[in-house]
Amino acid sequence: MPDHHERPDHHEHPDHRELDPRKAAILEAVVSEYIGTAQPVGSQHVATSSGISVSSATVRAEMVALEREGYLVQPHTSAGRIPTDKGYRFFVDQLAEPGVLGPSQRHEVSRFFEQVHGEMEEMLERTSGLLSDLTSCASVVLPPGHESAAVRSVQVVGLGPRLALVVVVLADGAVEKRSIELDDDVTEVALAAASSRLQTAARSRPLGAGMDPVQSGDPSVDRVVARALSAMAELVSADHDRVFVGGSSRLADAFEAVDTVRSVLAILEQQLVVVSLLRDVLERGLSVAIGTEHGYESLASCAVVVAPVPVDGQEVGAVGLLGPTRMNYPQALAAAKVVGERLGQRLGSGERAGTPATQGRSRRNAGR
Amino acid sequence: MPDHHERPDHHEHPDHRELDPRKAAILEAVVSEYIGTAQPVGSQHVATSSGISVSSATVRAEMVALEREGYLVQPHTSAGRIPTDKGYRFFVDQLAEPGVLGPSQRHEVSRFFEQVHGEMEEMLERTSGLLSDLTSCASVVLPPGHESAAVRSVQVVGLGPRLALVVVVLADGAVEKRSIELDDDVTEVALAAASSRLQTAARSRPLGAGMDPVQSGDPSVDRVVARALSAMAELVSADHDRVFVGGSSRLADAFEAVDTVRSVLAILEQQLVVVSLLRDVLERGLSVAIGTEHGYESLASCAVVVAPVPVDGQEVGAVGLLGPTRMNYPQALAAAKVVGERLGQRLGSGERAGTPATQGRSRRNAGR
DNA sequence: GCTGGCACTCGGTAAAATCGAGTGCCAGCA
DNA sequence: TGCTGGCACTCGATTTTACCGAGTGCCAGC
Repeated sequence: MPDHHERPDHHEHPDHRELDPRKAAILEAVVSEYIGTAQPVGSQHVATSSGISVSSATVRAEMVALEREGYLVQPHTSAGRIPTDKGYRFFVDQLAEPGVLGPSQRHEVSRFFEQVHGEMEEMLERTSGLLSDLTSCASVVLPPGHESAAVRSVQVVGLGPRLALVVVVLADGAVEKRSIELDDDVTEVALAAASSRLQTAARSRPLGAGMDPVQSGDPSVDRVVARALSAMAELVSADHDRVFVGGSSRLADAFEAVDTVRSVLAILEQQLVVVSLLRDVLERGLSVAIGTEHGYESLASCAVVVAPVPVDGQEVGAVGLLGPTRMNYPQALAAAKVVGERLGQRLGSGERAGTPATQGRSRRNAGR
Repeated sequence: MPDHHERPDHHEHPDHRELDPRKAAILEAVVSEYIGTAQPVGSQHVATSSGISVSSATVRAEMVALEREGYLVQPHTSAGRIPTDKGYRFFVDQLAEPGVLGPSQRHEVSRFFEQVHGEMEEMLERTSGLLSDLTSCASVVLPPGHESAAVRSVQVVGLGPRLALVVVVLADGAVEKRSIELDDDVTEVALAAASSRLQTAARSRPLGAGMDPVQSGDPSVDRVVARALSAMAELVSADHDRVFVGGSSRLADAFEAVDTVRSVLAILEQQLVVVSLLRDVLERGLSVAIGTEHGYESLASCAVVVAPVPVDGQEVGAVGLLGPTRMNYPQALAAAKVVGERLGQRLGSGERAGTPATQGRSRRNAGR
């Protein structure tokens, strides 16, 4: 609840911990208005907006204070105020009520997850489209890592005289691959032997767990197995570089400066950067990073909203939204949260279906 | 009517087949200049540009003719001329010399293809980045279809009680997958049997070829095999929906109108549209489509440059560039051509390595 | 402590003035 | 005949000026 005590609070922090209830109400009005109109908000508008019952003069006085405290700025004298990053931050933390999706949006989400089908990549791609549609922001879907997904199959397939591909199928339906080099003289038979050894060693265990296959008699087989295992180990972490970006066209009219659009698009093209951005924010326990709160210079005029994609209780993936700092935070937060959850359920159900009864246990036992 | 009676030239086509050499030179100067500056080009500039040795008054007269014939337009009276789509078309077809990459760019391409490594997806992704860097356009890489790629491995992996995944590894290192439904009671053993049957039937044959595995005794195995085969048949054509788009941020300053940027970005987000656009253009034997030459309304201010990615002589993939109609065509064409070829070689070498001697033959024999 | 009133600021818009690149046309020249 | 220099003219872009009004800070009074 934003405005809990109406009574005169004594010895409040001079800074951003607490804010005069009236100031808070004014700040909220400014932020809401500005999010809607993208125009500087004047005292008049605030005074006539609901929840405020003082005159514009009083509002002005309070606005001066809010500006001094860093919540608002004036683009120039004799203009209305617009929120600073700090202002948005306070709004998000203290003022905005949880925010719910409209019924039509809720319906859209439900219908999406009922109808969606196909391979995982397609689903994730379309999920990012859904998020963009819901929020009018660019969206990012960070697929779950594979640490805890059970291995359903491992195979080493020869591609050339010195080249082979390790193909791993996971219980959630993901297929990962990695090429390895071979010694000159590895036969198909040896590859098959290696495959079957890997298969028994890894089967039903999470990809992240260490594996320790018994030695075979054949050293060339063992060498292949070893290489394949290290390739699989790389897969655990290295697959993260695939993200699904959607709705980048929304950025075109989100910002007035073309330069901003270009630089934000440029960031979205660098998948590695996007991944670490989302992970950073999520790890710091935030669900939204405003302006410069994340370290990325060229996203200074952006806000990032993230939500985990929890699969069976673990936070393994993430969805993110990228928009201007004056985005509709309540709605974006709600959308990200809901879609993240639903996506997690969806992925989880697939996984559970993969290994009906053993799945839940296998992960717990698998702790190396 | 055009000005044929001003010149004693005998019954030339009144239209765009051939153009007075001087007119051609003027048109070329206008196009080149406009490509460089994005500003309407006046007769003065043309007159002083190399290759023209007449006065600006004469240039003006010719420009009037060129405008009447539809090669140039004036944004407004008393402004210079800018080329029409028809003007660009003539420039591309008749005027522009083949166009070569600068030595530094040539070097960049070589270094890229020496250094590039990793799985195919990553390579294609990075290739599209390379193309963008070379041309300052948005770029698209359409990976080769798999019709003619030899199958190296087929496997059916159970994911759930009624769900399995068909995983196909191809000689070029690509891995495709598709989920199929199962009857209730299919055992792991049956899946393994189906896998081995598929393996023998498909192995070393192109994915596109029909396959006709012998019946096993077990009807449930046969049912799995049949489903897997139809899934594989779908893979042949259905995988095309994955394209690699790069450099979309270049579009931000390619157009002056934000609306244009948005709508072009929106097109690029629809992978299916991009695919059919490229295929259309390529099929019509064009290497560049200017303005409205392709049917897409919202790309009317764009030009599309495509080049095939020939793998072992067949045109199986494509690379494309998307930019404003005033793009640097010679350079774009050269870049697309070179990168397409090099990419094809690269993909081909991988494939050939996969099936050293049989590859060439296996395709021919495979005609069912 | 809030409010209405007031003088003031200053960006945005509109009208007017200016500039100059570029044009079409034409008479004269090779 | 075809090219050229010259010339009057156009008209978008830029600058100038004027003006409006939303918005501000401040202050006296309730």
